[in-house]
Amino acid sequence: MKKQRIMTNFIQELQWRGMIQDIMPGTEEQLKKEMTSAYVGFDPTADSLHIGSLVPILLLVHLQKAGHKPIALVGGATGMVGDPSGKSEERNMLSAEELDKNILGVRAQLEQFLDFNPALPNAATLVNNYDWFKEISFLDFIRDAGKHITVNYMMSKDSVKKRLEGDNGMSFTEFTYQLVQGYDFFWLYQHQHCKLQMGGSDQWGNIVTGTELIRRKVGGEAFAFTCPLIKKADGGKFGKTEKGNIWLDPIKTTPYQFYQFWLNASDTDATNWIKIFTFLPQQAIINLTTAHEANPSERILQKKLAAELTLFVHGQTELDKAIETTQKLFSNTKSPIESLSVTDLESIEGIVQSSYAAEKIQNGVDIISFLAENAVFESKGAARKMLQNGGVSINREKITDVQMMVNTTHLLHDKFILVQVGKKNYYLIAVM
RNA sequence: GGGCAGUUACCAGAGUGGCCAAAUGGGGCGGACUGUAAAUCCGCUGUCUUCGACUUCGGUGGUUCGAAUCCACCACUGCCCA
Repeated sequence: MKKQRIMTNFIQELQWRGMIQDIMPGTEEQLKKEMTSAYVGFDPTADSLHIGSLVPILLLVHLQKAGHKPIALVGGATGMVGDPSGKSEERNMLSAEELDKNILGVRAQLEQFLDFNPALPNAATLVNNYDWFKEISFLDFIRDAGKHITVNYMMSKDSVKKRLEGDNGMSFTEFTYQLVQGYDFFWLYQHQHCKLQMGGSDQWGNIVTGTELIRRKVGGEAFAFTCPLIKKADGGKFGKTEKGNIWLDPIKTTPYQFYQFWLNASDTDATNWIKIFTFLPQQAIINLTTAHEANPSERILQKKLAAELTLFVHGQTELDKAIETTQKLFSNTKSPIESLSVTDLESIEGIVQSSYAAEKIQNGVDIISFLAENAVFESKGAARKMLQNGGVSINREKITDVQMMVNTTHLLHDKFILVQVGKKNYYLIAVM
């Protein structure tokens, strides 16, 4: 009885969180009726997932929490084709080796978010669609899948229409994508009793092709819903910074940088994102939002959002370190840099660190060379420009003099120099 | 196979013989104001060690003192006709 109650809440839960865009009629009833297997596909376009994949992951986690069975699909086959959805141009194909590497990386990450314990009735599973596609010949495929879907139907999809209207055309390969993905759903329906597919709203067309294939081929009934694509309130791309994507891989994006990304969310974004990206209950979120509005400069929402997510992705230890680093660098930004102790500086985690030869400092180095040689900037020209724009600080003091010499008087505790580009980009240089 | 249009910096898009490293807008980065928000305003945005030098406008050759701009050929893309 208890289980029943939890299951009924799944769709409602996602609804108030703003995580449902389109939903097929009957989906909610199906989920109430029985434990349902549902899948989400992940593209192995890189060897790590980035935060754009976080929402689909969360869908699976919510699903499992609600007592249903999540299937994470890694697109070893679909990755070879390339999804035209949301793209205005044909995309580059990955080599087989790249794909293999990426699949391994993505797999490992997915495994940390879902419970694969086989003792559970709703244990998560992980599949790779290459495993079934490798057995299917081209002729088999066009007879077996292609026969059931008309070209007219495929052309009516937005992802295809946009490309037909655009200037860049579309290859047959990409055109076929929706059928290939649709076949995944059909295969999982047949072999794993999977009745539901979830994904981002850009996937709606592909997903519906799958349910259609299931209906026409075997008269089966399958369901689907999608979540809205995450956008920033200012219209910018979500999950991008000047340094590129925010990855889930701690090597690519350190936990500190990850934490900082969420901490820097605008007020409007934070209000939406806290619902989507955390598991906090509705009342808790209402309380936080109210508290935030009463005193926005505290940035209660951003702090909570950043903490919850860093915990979810990187764990408690890394979260603690990220908060610690943040405090060292951003609390009392007006206090003199000397207030940071040697241990403070030595234990700053997650920011860019490098070392520099002591004798150069003893002789004195001009600031431009110093910045370029420490890879703070790619070239002296770039360093000079930024400096002239007032974007460089050494030990929290803004540098205005392009001619300035860096020497031993700049050393903190005889050892460190802290360089800042802009407000938020820190470099710690150890002189030895 | 035939006809037409096009290919310019991250993107969009002007430039059609010298004043072009190339308008303008967007994006990005930095500054001011703030709260490591938002909005607004300002600066930077081909590469290199400042002056200055160097390499760019699909590719290759050519015309010219001089070409992103003119000519020839090639490649790619879109649209239309068969």
